[in-house]
Amino acid sequence: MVVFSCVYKSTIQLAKELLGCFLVHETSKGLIKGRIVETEAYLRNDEASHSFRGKTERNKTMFNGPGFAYVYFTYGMHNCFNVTSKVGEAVLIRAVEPLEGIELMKKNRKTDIVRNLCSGPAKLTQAFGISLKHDGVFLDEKSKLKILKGNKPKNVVKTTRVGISSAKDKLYRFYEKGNVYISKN
DNA sequence: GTAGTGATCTTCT
DNA sequence: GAAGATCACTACG
Repeated sequence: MVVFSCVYKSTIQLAKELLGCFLVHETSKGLIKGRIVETEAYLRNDEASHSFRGKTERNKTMFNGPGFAYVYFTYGMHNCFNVTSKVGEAVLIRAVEPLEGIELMKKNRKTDIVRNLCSGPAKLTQAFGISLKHDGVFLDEKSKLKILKGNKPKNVVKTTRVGISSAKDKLYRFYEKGNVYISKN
């Protein structure tokens, strides 16, 4: 797994490295591929992180170490996809630019508007067919779900995270400037 | 265009 | 019992 074999010193840095990388899912109905354009870092001593209050049944994958998929269910109807980093830390994938399997994504999302296919954490799990089954999956070359090294975006913007009620001042959200497929501006 | 709210249910307090 | 790393729809301007 190219991304995780390279040295990164922090989860923050991994969040930046993941921008421009490709998210690939080989489903039974075909290949789905997209380019990551928006991420958020969640650290260990981070009030907004699921791992803040320690290991539980739900967040145990966050404690696996680097390179696993941490998928969690929230708001009674949505799944979100993270890539684990150091023990107790992970990067939330918030948005992806659709590249391949767009017809499949449209079907999964029940919309024809390409801009709305993957422009949000719960949207992209729907479009990619990612569910709780994928929680704890290791994202290497052999896996059906994986991340491939991509081209780094030119302009990366750093802002506060979205949808949280604590640690709002932390600048742990990163996205490619000007990209149409991010979740917000 | 923005603002507000209902959906829906697991997880943790 | 309450809140939640969200989304889609409606109302209004």
